[in-house]
Amino acid sequence: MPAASLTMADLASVAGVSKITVSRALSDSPLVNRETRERIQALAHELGYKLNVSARNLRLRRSYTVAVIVEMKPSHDRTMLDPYPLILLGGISQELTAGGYSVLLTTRQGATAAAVQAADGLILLGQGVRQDAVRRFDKLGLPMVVWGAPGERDEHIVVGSDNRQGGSAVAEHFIRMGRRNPVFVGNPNHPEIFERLNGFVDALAAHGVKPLLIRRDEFTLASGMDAIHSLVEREVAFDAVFACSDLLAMGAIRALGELGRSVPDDVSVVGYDDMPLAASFLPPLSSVRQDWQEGGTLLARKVLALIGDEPAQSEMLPVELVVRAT
Amino acid sequence: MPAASLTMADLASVAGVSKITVSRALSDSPLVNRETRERIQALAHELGYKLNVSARNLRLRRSYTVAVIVEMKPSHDRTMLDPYPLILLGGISQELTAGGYSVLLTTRQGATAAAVQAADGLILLGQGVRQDAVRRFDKLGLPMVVWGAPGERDEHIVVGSDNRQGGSAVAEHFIRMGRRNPVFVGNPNHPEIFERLNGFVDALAAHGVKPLLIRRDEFTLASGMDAIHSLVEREVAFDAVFACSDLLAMGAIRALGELGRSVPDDVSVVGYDDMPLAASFLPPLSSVRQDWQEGGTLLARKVLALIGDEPAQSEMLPVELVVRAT
DNA sequence: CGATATCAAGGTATCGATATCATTTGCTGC
DNA sequence: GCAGCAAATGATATCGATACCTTGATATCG
Repeated sequence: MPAASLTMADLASVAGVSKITVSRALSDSPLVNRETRERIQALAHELGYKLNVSARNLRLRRSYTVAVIVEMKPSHDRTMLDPYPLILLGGISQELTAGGYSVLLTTRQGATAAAVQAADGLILLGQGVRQDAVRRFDKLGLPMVVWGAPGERDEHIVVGSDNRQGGSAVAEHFIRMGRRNPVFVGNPNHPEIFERLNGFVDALAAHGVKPLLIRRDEFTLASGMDAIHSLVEREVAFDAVFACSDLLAMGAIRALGELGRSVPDDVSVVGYDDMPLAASFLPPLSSVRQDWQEGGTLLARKVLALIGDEPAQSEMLPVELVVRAT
Repeated sequence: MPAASLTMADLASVAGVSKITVSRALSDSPLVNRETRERIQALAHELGYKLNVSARNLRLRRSYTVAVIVEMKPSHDRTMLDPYPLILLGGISQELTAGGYSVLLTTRQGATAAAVQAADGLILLGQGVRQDAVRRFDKLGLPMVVWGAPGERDEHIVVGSDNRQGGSAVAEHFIRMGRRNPVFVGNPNHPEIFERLNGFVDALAAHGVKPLLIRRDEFTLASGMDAIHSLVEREVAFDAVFACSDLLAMGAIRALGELGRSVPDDVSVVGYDDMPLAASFLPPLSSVRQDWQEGGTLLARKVLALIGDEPAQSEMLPVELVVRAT
């Protein structure tokens, strides 16, 4: 067991220099002789010296911490229950750590904790429908980056994948397949999904096609089946379905199968997120893929930029329509 | 915009008391008059005073931080890619925050950062196959709790769901269904899965049944299908499959269907994790469910206990076999 | 009624690192 | 040979909160 805690003063007396020199040596300051610096660094390593982060942060009036606030409540808003957000977190964590920052993870409920208030920056994930919550954090006056869809007049920076482009890509795909009666399934209250819908509608309009909107709040397979059933009950004619989650799409495909409609011959279906299961689904599901890892990296880079008083702006990441059998 | 930063000294001079009294008042110390205390608290709130966490931590020689180290690399070890670990994180975060601690999230790679070393405790998630990594953290000498399966002679505390019980529950289920030739599909290198296998084998042995082990490293649908194909190719007789993930189980069921074998008439299949899709799969999949939220809560409670020098010991959470159609 | 306990509050030192300004030493150039 | 300068290092103050010890005022007891 190493000594309880070794301070710079201890190191200094061992090395026969002053503690300020130790401080400079350990932070690679050019103000100390190279020889001295290397000697002290070696000594520190050998003795297992560990910087006292609190002391440094107190002195520098920084916390070198970015709070990541996620929505964890398993609600109908599925976003944060997917595998993907964890990848998002991974990207964030990697980038921030590389920049010497730590990731403080909290839920919205826990965000009043002192440590969060002391963060140098804020990243908000999965706040989706709760724009009010976002505004509340805006007031903290901290550098803040939000994952999602860009709002009208946000004070903060938004990073997200290009939902509008995703929607229009699917629209183009449907047009190319000769579909004239597409349906959109999802919950447009969610800003990201609203964007998908917009992209979808606009791109279709360019071809004189107007889609039908079937609102579904849950992102489950059952909900997808239900959507198809309600369409059929209402005797609506449709030949393409754009579901805003893969699970919804799978549900739709199953319901169509049960009703004797062939996918993709009678109806085309496209999902969203391209979850691992999508490729091995039967039939293999076409879906829109987002690069979550890259999204996380970008989120982190933007906060770091803001913290460093560098300019930064909202950015949407391109998405990719993966066309498979449906 | 409130003043850049308000210190206790500022508050003290406004309130006409000394800063130590302010400190006491804000921490609800009984050493100050109730009236004074309330007056100061109200003032602090009104002026938007925020505690300087670094200063407190420096003085108290604590960080009030628990580092959570997760395995994020999207590898064949699926564990951390599931929705579930995020729920685990949710449980941890909630409990730690309630106890006045913050959650510092890092990957294994980033765990050398100063802030991690300064944590008061450590929680390791998804380290599964990498026991060496676990030992490395053991050396830090910090209170540490690991999610997973209990090892032979661990120095640290392990919290996990009772994989052994999960395995034996499935075994009992198969026996009850009159199955005599069960197969286990999964990767027993992973300690948690090894436990499932053990429970499965032991419980079957009590009935004179010996299962076959089909080793599969990937937890994908394709891998599940592949497992069945290889069984059939080798002309092995089997009437039950225990797959250690739902995706593997779904793959198995599909392959069986393609080969004209009926589930559950010819072959029973049970998966693991009870993912949301399991219930709406066709046929509805039987699966073993773990309570991740509770697991997170428990992990957090154990670290807090250790940090507070209270006794704590490893604990396995009960799992539940959800019997559906398969 | 004096002595002691109890309560409320303050003075000062301290946690460990770093910024600022000062100092020492060695060297260049005229 | 000495002003002048750069390089290397040090002394001291400081960041903001809390622990320890004291002090003064009031209650309680024999």
